[in-house]
Amino acid sequence: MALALYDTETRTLREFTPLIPGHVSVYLCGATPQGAPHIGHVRSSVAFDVLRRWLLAHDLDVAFIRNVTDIEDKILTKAAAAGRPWWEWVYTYERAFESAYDILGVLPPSALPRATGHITQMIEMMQRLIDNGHAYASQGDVYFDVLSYPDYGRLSGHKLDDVQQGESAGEGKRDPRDFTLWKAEKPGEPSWPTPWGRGRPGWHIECSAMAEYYLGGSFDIHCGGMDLVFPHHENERAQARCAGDGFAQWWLHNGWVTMGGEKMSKSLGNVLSIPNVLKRVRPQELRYYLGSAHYRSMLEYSDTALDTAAKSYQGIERFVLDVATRAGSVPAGKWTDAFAAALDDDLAIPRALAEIHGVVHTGNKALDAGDVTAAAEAAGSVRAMLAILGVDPLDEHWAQPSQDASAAMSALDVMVRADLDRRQQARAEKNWSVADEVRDRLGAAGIAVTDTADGPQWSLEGERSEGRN
RNA sequence: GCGGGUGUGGCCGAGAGGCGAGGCACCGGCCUGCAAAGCCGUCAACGCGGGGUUCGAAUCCCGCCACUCGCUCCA
Repeated sequence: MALALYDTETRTLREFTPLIPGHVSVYLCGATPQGAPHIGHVRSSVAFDVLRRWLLAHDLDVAFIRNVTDIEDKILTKAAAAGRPWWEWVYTYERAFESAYDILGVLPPSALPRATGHITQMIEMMQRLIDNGHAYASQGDVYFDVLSYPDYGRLSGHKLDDVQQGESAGEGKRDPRDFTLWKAEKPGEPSWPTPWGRGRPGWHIECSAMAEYYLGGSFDIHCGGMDLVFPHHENERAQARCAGDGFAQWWLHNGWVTMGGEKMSKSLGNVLSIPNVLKRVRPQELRYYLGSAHYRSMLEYSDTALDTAAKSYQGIERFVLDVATRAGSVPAGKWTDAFAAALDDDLAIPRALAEIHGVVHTGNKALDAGDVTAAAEAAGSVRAMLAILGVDPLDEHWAQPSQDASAAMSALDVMVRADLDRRQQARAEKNWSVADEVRDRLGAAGIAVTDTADGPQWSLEGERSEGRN
C-alpha cells in the first residue's frame, strides 16, 4: 500500500501503515448538533468518506467511528432559550445531520456514539488522570493540569507560553491554561454523579474516552476540521496520552468552506444550509463540488462555482448514461493508475477528477467512432473512479424513484412519445416549423428533447436518464 | 502580542525548478434541417520588486504588498 497522508502533528506527508495489518481504525470528530447542518459540516464528512472508501478499496477492514457531542453549553443555552428540553433540541438536529449525510451518500459509521452514553468511560479516564497526577478536582470541577504534560502544544504547534488565557477562568484552576474535564453541576442543567460530585462532561474528554472505548488505546487515524486542532484535538491528545494511551497515529484535518473570504460559521451568520444548497444542485453535484478543491484547502463558496461544478459533473454523468443506453449496461471496471496515484497522494481529488475527465474524453471519442465496446470499457473505469468519490451515477443510491414517481414517468413517457412521433412525422416531411413547435412546447413544460443517432430522446430538466429508450 | 495559511489565465481550481492539469465560459470548425451533446482547434496565468541556484523558477532564497485563519464555541 502506497497511500501517503498528511499528518498535522508532524506536518509531513507520511506513508500510511495501519497498526494492525489489514485493519484500519478511524475516529472522526462529528458535529455538535445545536443547529442545522451547513455546507461546511458536510465537507468534512464527505472528505473523510472518500478516505474511508479508498481504504476499503485497498481491501482493508475499516472501523469508522463518528461521535455526536450531545451535551454542551450551546445546546443547553439554545434549548433553554427556545423553551425546549435540551435532549429534544439536540436530537432534532442530530437527525438533521444524519439526514444530510445520508442524502449525500456518506457511508454510515461503524458506530455513532453519543457523549452522554459514555459517562462511565469518561469518569474512568478522569480517575486515571487524577491518579497519575495529570488532573485534579476542585470545587466540583475537574481540570487537566497542563503543566504536568511537557508535550502539550505539540499537535497544534502552540508554545505553552504563547497560549493566552484559556476558557473562562475557574476559581479553582491551578493555572489559567488548565482546561476543564468535568463541569460541576449548575441549577437547571443536566448532571451525572461522579466521585467528585454531580456535573456534566467538558467538551474534550468525551472524544478521548470514546475513541479509547471503541478503537482501543492506540488507533490509526483521527480526523476533523482544521478548526478543531486547537484546543480540542490538542486536549484530546493530552488527555489520552497522559491516561496511558498511544492514541492517534495520524491526524488529518480538512480546510473549511469560506464565503466572502470568511469561514462559514453561525457566529458570522454566513451559513449556507444543506436544504438551501440542494435547491440549487443535486446532492451528487454538491459532493462533486466539495471535491473540486483539495480537502486541506479552503473552499471559497460561490453560486457560480457550484453551478460550474454541477455542469462539469453532468458531462461525466452524461457520458456514463449515454454508454449505458448504447451498450445496454456498464459494469463497474477498474480505476486507472493515474487515479490511484492521485488518491494515494493525500487524497488529491482535483487531480483524480482531471484523470476522470481524461477517460471520459477517450470514451467519447470511442463513442464518436462507433466503438461501443471501447466506450463501455472507459465508462466502467469512470464508474469505478466515481464510486470512490461517492458519485457513481449508476449507483442505486442516486436512483431511487418512488413507485408513484415511476408510474408517473411511465405515464408521461406515453404522452411525450405521442408528441415525439408527431414531430418525427413532421421532420420526415421536412416540416421544420411544426417539428420545432412541438419541441418548443415540450421545452416550455420542462421537457428537453434531443435528437440522437438512436432517435429522439427526452428528459426532464434537471433530471437524467428518465424516459430514455 | 504569539503562531499559521493564501495570492495561478474571464471564473473555479491542480501543479511545485525544465515538455503550459482539469473543469466552466468565450471564439472558430466538424456533425446536425436547426439545436443539444460529442469531436477538432484557438485563446490566455502564475500578487509586486530584486537576487541565487554549473542553462532554466509560477515552483527555491530575500524584501514588500494584499487577503485570511488560530490563540474563545466551531467541520
